[in-house]
Amino acid sequence: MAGDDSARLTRVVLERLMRYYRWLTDSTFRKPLKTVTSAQIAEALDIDPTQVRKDFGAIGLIGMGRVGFEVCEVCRAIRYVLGFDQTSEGVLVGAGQLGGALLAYDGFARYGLNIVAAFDNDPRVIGTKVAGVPVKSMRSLKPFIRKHDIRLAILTTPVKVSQRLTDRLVSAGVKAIWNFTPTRLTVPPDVLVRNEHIALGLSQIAYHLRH
Amino acid sequence: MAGDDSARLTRVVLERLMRYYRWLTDSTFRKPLKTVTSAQIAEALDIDPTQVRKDFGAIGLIGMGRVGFEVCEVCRAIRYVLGFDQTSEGVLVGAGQLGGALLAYDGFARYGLNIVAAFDNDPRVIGTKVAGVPVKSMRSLKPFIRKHDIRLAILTTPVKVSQRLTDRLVSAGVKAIWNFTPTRLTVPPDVLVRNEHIALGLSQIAYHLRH
DNA sequence: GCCTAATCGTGAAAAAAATCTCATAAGGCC
DNA sequence: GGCCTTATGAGATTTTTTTCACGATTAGGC
Repeated sequence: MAGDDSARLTRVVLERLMRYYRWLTDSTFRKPLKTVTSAQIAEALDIDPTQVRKDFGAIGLIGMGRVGFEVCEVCRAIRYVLGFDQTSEGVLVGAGQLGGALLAYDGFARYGLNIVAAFDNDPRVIGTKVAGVPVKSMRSLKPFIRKHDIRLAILTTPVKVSQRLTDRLVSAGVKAIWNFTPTRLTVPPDVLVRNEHIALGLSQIAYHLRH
Repeated sequence: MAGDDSARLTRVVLERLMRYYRWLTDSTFRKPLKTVTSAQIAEALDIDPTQVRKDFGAIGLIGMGRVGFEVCEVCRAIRYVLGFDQTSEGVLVGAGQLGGALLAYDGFARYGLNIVAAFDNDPRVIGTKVAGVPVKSMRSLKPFIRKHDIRLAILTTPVKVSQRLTDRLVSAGVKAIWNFTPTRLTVPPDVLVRNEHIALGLSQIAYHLRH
C-alpha cells in the first residue's frame, strides 16, 4: 500500500522524493511512460539505483520485477507523503527584492503551495500586486492568517525584524516557516523552520572555479 | 596559515563555510566583534561547536585558546578558499520568470559574483534591462563569453533547450554551470554543474504540515 | 511451457558526517 | 607569578548515508 509512513523520513530522503517527483511529472507529459525503472531514474538524476529503490520502499512502493514501477502510482505516493495532493495556502512576509523574486517564481503551485498574500510595511508597495499577489499592510497580518487558517509563511524580511515577525506568525497559528533570512529563529517545538539560503550553491561553484 | 587546501573540501563543508561567512559578515557590521568562538557561531547557526572547529581546521584556521577565532581572519580565509576575493563575472541564460527573479536578487555581489549579461531568444525582452542587467540575443552568447572570458553561467531555460545551450556554453569556454533546470546536463569532466532546485525545501515543509 | 534477461528487495559493508570526550593551552584575576 | 576558567584541537565513537552483492521474481521470446 502506498503512503505507509510508519518511520519518519529524513531530510535527504524527502529531498530526493522531491527530485523524483519533479522529474517524473516533467518527463511524463513529454513522453508519457507507463512504467519506470529505478535505473532510469538513477541515470537521469545521477543517483544510485539502489538508493531509488530504498526511497521508494520507504514510502511503501512495491515495484514489479522486470518492469519497474508504475509512474502514476509513484507520483501518487509521493504526492501523498509530501502532502501535495491537498493544496495549502501560504503567505509571504517581506515583499522586498527576494520576496518579489519568489512571488514571481510560479513553480510552487505544482507542489500544492498557493501564495495568497504578501505583507510589507513599506507604504509604497502596500495595496499593489506583485506577480498577481496582493501586498497588504503588516497590521493585517494576524487577522488574515487567522481568518484564512494559514499554516505556512515564507519569511523574506530584514534580519532585525525577523524574530519579531516570527513570533507574530506563530501566535497567529502558523505551523511552518520557510526562512530566507540569515537568522536562527526561535519557535515552539511544534513549528517547523526550514532555513534557506539562495546563494549556498555558489560555495561549490566558486570553489571549483578557484581550483 | 589560512588557505591550506591540501584536502578536497566536500559539498557539506563548503556550504557550512558559506553559512559562517554570511553570518559573520552580517553580524559584524552591526556589532563589530573582534573575535568569535565556535560556540557563538554554533549557537547562532544551530550547528555543533565541534563541527565549526573541524571546518575551520580544514581550511587552516587556528584559534586561540580562551578567546576563539579572529573574525577578520576567518572571513579572509573563507573568502580565499571560496574564491570570493576575486570577483568573477557570470552570465544568465534564459531571462524568464525564474531568471528574472535571480537577476532581481542582489545578494550575489557579496560573494564575488557579478552577473554582467542575460541572454534570451524572446524578441520582446531582447534589448531591455532586467534588474539593471542587459538582455541580449542568444546569437551573441558565444562571442560575448569569449570576449569577456566568462567562466560561470546560470541556466534558467526550458528543459528542452538546456542541453543544447549547455553545449554552446561549454564550447565557448564556460567552466561552471549553475543549473536551475530539472535536467541532468552532460559536460566534460573539467566543467562543474551544480544542480539547484528552488522548491526543494518545500518537501520538508509540506511533509511537516502533513504529519 | 520453459528459459533467459532484466529488475526488484534486502541485508551486509563501506564511506561519510556528526558528535562526544578529554587533554592542552592561554587569557584574566588575585 | 600562580591559579582558575574557558576555548581549542584531535582522537575515538556513534550515527547516518551510500554503495555493493546477491537471491527472488517476473515478463517476454522461442
